[in-house]
Amino acid sequence: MQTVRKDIHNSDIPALCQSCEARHQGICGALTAEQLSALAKHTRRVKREGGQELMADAMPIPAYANVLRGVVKLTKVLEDGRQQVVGLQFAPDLLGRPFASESRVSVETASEVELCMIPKPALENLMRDGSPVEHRVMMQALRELDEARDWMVTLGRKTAAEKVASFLYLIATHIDPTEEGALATFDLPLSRADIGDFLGLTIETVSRQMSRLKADKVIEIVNYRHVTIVDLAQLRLRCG
Amino acid sequence: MQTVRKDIHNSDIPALCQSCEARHQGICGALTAEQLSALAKHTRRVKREGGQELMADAMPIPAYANVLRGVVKLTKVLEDGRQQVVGLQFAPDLLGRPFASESRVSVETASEVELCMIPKPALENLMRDGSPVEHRVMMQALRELDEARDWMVTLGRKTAAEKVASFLYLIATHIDPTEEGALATFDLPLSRADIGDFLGLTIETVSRQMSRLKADKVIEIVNYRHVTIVDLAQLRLRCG
DNA sequence: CGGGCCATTGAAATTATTCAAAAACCGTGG
DNA sequence: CCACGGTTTTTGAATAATTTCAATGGCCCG
Repeated sequence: MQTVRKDIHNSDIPALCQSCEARHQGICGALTAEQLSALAKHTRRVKREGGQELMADAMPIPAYANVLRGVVKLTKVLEDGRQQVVGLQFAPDLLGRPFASESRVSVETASEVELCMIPKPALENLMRDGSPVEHRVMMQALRELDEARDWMVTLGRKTAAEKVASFLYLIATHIDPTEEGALATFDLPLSRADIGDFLGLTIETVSRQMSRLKADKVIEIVNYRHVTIVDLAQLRLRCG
Repeated sequence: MQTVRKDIHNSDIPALCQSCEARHQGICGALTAEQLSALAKHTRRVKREGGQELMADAMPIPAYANVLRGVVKLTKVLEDGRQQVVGLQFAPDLLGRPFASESRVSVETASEVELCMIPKPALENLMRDGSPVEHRVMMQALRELDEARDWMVTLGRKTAAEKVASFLYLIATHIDPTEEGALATFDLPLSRADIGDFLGLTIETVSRQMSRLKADKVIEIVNYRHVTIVDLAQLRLRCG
């Protein structure tokens, strides 16, 4: 439905993509100072809570967006409602299928997210003249393709136990790489239902496997959402 | 191991990528006449039988190649030998991961194929100056990403029966689109083992589901490899 | 015609799902 | 701070789906 919300007005100030620029990653890293400040005139920094749909499958993309913070999930559904999460996006990923009139997935915030919204024409103009931006976009597409294929192995060939371990390992290594060496502790960006949809499992199977990892002292489940990895090497081992 | 084989010498004549050029698809369609004839000096048209490894996972890419005919499979393996086919490539796809020092998948011929081999520097020079070739490569990457995500739904959320139907439907709509309307009849480019590895199923389950489709008169199994689609609409229905 | 290789079929075992209930968490309001 | 209701998660038992193990059958090629 994409109605304009209060939080958009709250952050209606042109903003550079600090986070991605700083890391020299993402789209903004490919821009000159002038291009960057020109782009900044069109971008809007917005915050969204979890569970908001940003783009719908088979519908036009309202705008591109850079993930600055938080996790965004890409999903597809079968006619009868079965759902599959086909990707997770972290900072500084670009949201929105380039060079297509419609999105090929549904894009939803998984956790609270900060985005740098980029109007369609703004980004498409930047990509037109064979600019480095196009190259950046391609590099992301190639990386996502590698990740999708890695995940196909998980979906097709791993057991439920290995799938859950793989998911926790993925999150542990992508979210908040706080202190080096310290045992990772974090909020899961997905509900059990979403984890199931990511792994091709039911909620119950996910829950059982998490309980087993807890019983085996590989992880601690602080509460439903918050998890601590007690033994990362063991978790890695259990990824198959 | 990539040893030079007899069939390379047999076709040691510079050749344009007729097939992909004709369809205005693939890489060559983005080239000017001069670029095309310059490239032709470096390309080699080669034929390979099924079951040959073209590139190995985690190894440098010997050269890029355009698929002119036949089917190539991309696979990944777990340490314990479990295998997953993560993609199939048809004409006029480009083989070889751009902008990476190593392949991220193992690339093997599934059927007899014809390839247009493009030396690494030849293609990389064409991509350097923000040329349309880079754009073509990106478009293929984006398309493959869409396909990978479609397949993730199949792997994660479909039943064995739906998976096998989906595979047959995929092949029927990609291979040899002979006469319009005519019931598709073709050689499967994959063995039962490969189909299993593509679908995340065992050989036996694939076989059972194929037998069921045959019993239900959706397909005819002429022999192990040759299949006729009797009722494409019904097959489509069974894809889930 | 026989051997080798795939593929099919059957029965038992395993894994994951489904259905059902209990427990833990979360936010709210007293 | 605690109780309450709604929601999510966990746990258990029965069921269904797929795999595994084992044997048979069919095709191809000499």
